Parts: sequence; structure tokens; C-alpha cells
Amino acid sequence: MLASVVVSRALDRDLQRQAGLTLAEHHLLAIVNESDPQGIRPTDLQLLSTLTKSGLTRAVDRLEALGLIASRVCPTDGRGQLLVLTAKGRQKLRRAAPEFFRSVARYFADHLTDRDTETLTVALERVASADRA
Amino acid sequence: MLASVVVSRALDRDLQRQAGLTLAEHHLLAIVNESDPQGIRPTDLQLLSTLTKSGLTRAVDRLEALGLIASRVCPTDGRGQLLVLTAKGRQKLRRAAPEFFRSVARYFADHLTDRDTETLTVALERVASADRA
DNA sequence: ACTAGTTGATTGTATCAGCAACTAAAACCG
DNA sequence: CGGTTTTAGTTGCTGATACAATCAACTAGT
Repeated sequence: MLASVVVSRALDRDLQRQAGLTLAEHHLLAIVNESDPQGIRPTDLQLLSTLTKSGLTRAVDRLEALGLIASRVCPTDGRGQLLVLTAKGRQKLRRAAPEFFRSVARYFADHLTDRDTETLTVALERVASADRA
Repeated sequence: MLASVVVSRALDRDLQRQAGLTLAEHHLLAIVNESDPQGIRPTDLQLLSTLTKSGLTRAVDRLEALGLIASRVCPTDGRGQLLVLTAKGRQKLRRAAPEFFRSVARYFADHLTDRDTETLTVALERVASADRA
């Protein structure tokens, strides 16, 4: 817990200074970026994020207000949306990347051996998906 | 990050239902409980907690209002305080313990092998203490 | 089609947390 | 000592988040 708080606070601070984004917001952009180019449904995004449903709604609103993501009504389900990055959003993400990766290395990855990383990845994946299933 | 959020949300939910305590509050009580019986200084408590200075002040206020911890002026430093658990605080902690440990097992520990646990403990300790040093 | 129930997403409200500015006590130092 | 700097802790303010209730759209069973 301490480790995750220390790391996420450091990343959050760096991102805010560098790109004006919260870690959570940056994470959302990153997930959207890596998902289906057609767009991702908020529900799916929520499962991959650290936010709850309502938290996600608000965060998406902010990102939309910043012009970083765009939404359109899902053609196959009138209740839902499809979220995609705007050009500006992709740019923001791309520009933030180098320093972000440096921060991740500095606060987290550099402190782990390759074996540590392997173990963490597998074990924490198991923990994270346990009660989401 | 996802793992830590999933676990801490689950623990938080269980603790609030069971004992009316936030995970952060429970954590503070646990730290105070394990520290010097003479009391612990807020600054030291802060280093072991996931809160910042101001967050700690508020959390301590709440716990004091609940009668779970008590503070007195530090005899060797007029600016500081010494925090101790009250009898009520110790009782609260003791009563919450069995179910809390079950929750920890269920959401976290049970998903790890002994080797995982060993690796996590060592590696994350390193991460957590990196920029606190 | 019509109703019942479910699911996707939003909103009202309350709380918690953090930053930055502040107060007060202690340590430092010429 | 007297003045400056550092450290301990608090507070005003703001923003983010969660929970619970709500609204809207889909699905199914009749």
C-alpha cells in the first residue's frame, strides 16, 4: 500500500507539472489509446481503470472539456458511448510519454530486478482480477 | 496500481461496514498500536502512513473525536504531540482484527504463493522507502 | 406491442485529501 | 543573548472521489 501510494503520488506530481494531467486522467488516456480504434465503452474503460462508475463519468467529462477525448453515441446501444482520443489527446499523450517513462523508471522500475518485475506482474495481476471476475 | 486499488477498496468497504472505520483510519490505529507505548509523534506517524501532513492532522482529529486516540503535548518539544491509543481504541482494533485478517487473506494474501509474498515484501519495501529517504 | 426487469451512464450530496500559506516552538549562530 | 532559519503541526480553500438514487435505453416474456 505504501509503495503504491508513494509511487502514484510521485507520478501524479510529475504529470501535473509536466502535462497538467492527473495520473488517473493520464491513465484513462493511455487505456483509450491502446483500445479499439473504433472507441471504447465507458463500462469497459472503468474495468481497466482505478475509478468507479461515477468517478469515471466525471473524469471523462473533464477530459472531454479539455478536448482530449471525444465521445459519440454507440451505434448498437443508444445508452452507451464510444470514446476515442482526439488528435490533441494523442499528441498530449505522446509528448508526455518520454518524461513519464523516466518517472516510472525512477520511482518504480529501477528498484526492481527482472525477476521481481516478473513476479509482481503475475502475482498482482492475479490479485487485481480476483474479485473483478 | 489496479491491484492496490482493488484491495484497498475491498478492505475499506469491509472495515467501514464492520467497524465504522476507514482503511486509512484503521491503519493509523494499527501503527500507533505497534509503536512506543509512550506515544508516537505525528511526523513519525505520517512517514509510516499513506497520508500527507495535512491529511494526517484531519484524520487524527477525527480519531480523537471518536475517542480512539488521545494526544498530549510532547514533554521534550512544545510544538509536538504524543499520540496514544485509548482503551477504547485498543478495543476497537482488537475487535476488528479477526475479520480484518480474513479480509486481507481473501482479497490479497490467498492469491500469493509464499515466494510471491517474500518477493513482494522485499521489493515493495525498497520502492516505498526510495524517495522517503 | 406492453410490461417487468436489467444494464449503461449521470447527478446530488457528502467526505476526504492535498496544496500552499500560516503560526508557533526550537535550533542555529554571529 | 537577539535575530534568522528550520521544523512541527494546523487551517483555508479547492478538487477529486465515492455512494446512492435516478434516468434512459435495451431485453425478454407474454
